[in-house]
Amino acid sequence: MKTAGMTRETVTARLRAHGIQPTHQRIEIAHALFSRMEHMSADQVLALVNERHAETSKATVYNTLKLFVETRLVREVIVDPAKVFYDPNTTPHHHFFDVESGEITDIDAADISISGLPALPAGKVAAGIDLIIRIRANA
Amino acid sequence: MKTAGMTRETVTARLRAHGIQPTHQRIEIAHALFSRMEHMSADQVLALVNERHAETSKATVYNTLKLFVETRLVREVIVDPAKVFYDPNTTPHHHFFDVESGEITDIDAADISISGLPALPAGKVAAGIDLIIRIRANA
DNA sequence: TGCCGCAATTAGACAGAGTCCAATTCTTAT
DNA sequence: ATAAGAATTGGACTCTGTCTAATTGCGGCA
Repeated sequence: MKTAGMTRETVTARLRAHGIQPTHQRIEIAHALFSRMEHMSADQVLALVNERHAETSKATVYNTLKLFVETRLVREVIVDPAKVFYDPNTTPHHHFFDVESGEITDIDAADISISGLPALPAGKVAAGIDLIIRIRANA
Repeated sequence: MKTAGMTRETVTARLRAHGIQPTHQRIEIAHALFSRMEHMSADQVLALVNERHAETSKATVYNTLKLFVETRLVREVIVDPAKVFYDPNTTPHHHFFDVESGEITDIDAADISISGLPALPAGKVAAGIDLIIRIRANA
């Protein structure tokens, strides 16, 4: 995942590759995420895309993030009871979550193995496996 | 964890054992959780304790659940982006979460082993390890 | 028992995240 | 250029959870 050369053109191609009509707003939202490669809340995305001049509404940010999640362009991260974070990193990985600062850090899933999982309930398939290590300052 | 004989007296003793002043409202809230041994949202707790006659306010339910979490009488379960669930089972375990129905099911942690975890960031301690298997209907 | 002081509870206002809707504006294909 | 469908929008709305200031209740003690 090269993040430095993440131009608007690269982002546009990526949207197309996921079958997403690349509109102005979607390009800006994707660019905000992929040029930084950081976990961001909807609010942070909204603030970022409107930094220079307002051009994207709250509704569109929410619509678009939902679309991105559905098309697996980004991943939802549910660790903070107050809000959802969006993660431009879609490779298998887990998270540290600092319960005091709210900071989220990636843990590569390649290094980790989880064994002894029970069978899924009948008729169900796994939609995702989330491992969250909640951490706080050693006091 | 015997759940059948979970009388208000048993619950009261349990509150005392955790250093919690057993008031009316706290007993009712704890009873709602421990007599059912189910994951419940604050809203569900509020509805349950006021089923017969209203006697507990929303503020008290939130205050009390927070207190219970701090004293480790119950556990918070953060899997649903919309709300927090409270889990009367404090033994080490993980969760299935049905993303379609919202249903939460326990997975005993005794059977599971997780290896390859990286070192915690310097100066941090683990406050909890949550493993969530998100499932949905096989279609 | 009666009183004091602190702990607990409360109603209701408030805050923040996220959804919804009907109206408008873009895009794209023709 | 135009029509049809897709995308965007402001703003009202819902829901979860927090806060505050006032009230109520309770335990300890004389």
